[in-house]
Amino acid sequence: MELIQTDAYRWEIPKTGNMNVPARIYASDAIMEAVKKEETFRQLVNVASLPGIVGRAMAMPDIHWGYGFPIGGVAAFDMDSGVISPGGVGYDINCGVRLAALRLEEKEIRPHLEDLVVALQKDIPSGVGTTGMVKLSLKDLKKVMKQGSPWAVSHGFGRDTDTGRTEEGGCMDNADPADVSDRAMDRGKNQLGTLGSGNHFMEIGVVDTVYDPIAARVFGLAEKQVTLMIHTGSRGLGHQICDDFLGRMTKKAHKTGMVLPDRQLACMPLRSAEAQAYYRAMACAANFAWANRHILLHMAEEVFMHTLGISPRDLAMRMVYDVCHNIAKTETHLIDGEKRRVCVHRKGATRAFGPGHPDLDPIFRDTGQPILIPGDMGTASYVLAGTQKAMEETFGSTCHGAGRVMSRKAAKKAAKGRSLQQEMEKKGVLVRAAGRGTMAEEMPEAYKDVTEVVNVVHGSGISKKVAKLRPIAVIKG
DNA sequence: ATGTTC
Repeated sequence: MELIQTDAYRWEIPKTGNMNVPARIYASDAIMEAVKKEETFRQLVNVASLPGIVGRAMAMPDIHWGYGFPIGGVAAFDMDSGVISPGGVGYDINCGVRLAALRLEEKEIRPHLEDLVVALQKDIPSGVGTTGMVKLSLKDLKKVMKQGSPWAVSHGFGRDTDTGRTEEGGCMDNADPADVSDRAMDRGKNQLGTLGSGNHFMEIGVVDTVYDPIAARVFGLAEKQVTLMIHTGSRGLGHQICDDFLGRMTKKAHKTGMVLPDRQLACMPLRSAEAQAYYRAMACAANFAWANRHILLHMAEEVFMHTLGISPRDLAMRMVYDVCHNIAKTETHLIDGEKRRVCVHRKGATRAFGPGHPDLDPIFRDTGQPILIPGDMGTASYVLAGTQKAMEETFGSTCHGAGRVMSRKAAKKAAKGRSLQQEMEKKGVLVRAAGRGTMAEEMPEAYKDVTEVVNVVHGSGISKKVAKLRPIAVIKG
């Protein structure tokens, strides 16, 4: 397959064979060396060959192999001729990141850090299959799926000001629990307020560097300040919804006459009843995930208050933002000078709407939206801002993290005989993990350098660096 | 990612 470097950060795969559009990868030379794999790029080319795809199939610098679509992939589809694909969203629907900032500085919490981590691990249910404090009746679960974060606010979690600092206000329209299977609801009903496993975590960090003081101020970030980052999604509920619709679409897709290059790309025309049912069910999982992160932040705030023995006023925990990085959304974009409604799939990719976008809260009018990029557990996380360039080039999208370079299996092998916990503590990061294998699977060397990834999206102009966060403590699932 | 092979 032909790969043409067009500038320092952009690589094109020209339209050939069954491709309906060309493909583009955002990468530096070093990132290209790390991500260049025939099977991953084949996945991107497969996406470019799906019906009704608009513009380009795109991969962010954190691209790696995924189910059907690559992770780090962005693709937009025409509402009339295009498709929606559960594999283009991912198993963890609305996997995302929430960031809050405290009034405290590192020196004020260092003496209590061990106590904080122990308390967080005790009070925040984490690991596979765990259930939470919030047990929902079927009726209430349906309300959560319909209302998202606002449900959590109305039930005493967090503050209503938080929803303006959440993508979509923490609630996607069109969610309809009637499209969610009983099995999915059964899996989700006791999982609100749980962290999950794998790369999901809660991280205490410190604002290490501010690159853009004006945007940082609008986002509520200042140097030395302590931050809390939460990375999790829709748990078993979203997983089951993905599974249900992959099965349903796999059965039905061949009846449409579509020829798919990979069965994992199971999809249906956006106009079909099946596609619209998936969209409504996906929105339910997305809303559940926003309520989940909302409740988790509230629980963490309580842990901080109890452990440090201070009032909410002195803790002054405030939301920075909450982003979603596994989703498909109907959005309006300017394409070849024409405003069009398209269905944008972001799989391991983050929305990056620029200044003045009407969907953003007015507080972000001049800065563009905050973008939260978690790194691996030992390195750094970044806060970026959306740009006009992203609106023009990537349907308002950017990367979502460091991106794996090692498979989970390879990471476990490389970790044999090492104490990762001690290695992390030497770096000044206190880590506690619920699962035995998680530390190995998630070790820093299993990921690309997040700084390299962020430099690509900054250098290419599809995002702008605002601040760098240094982790000091992490709890993992 | 995931009641990690209903």
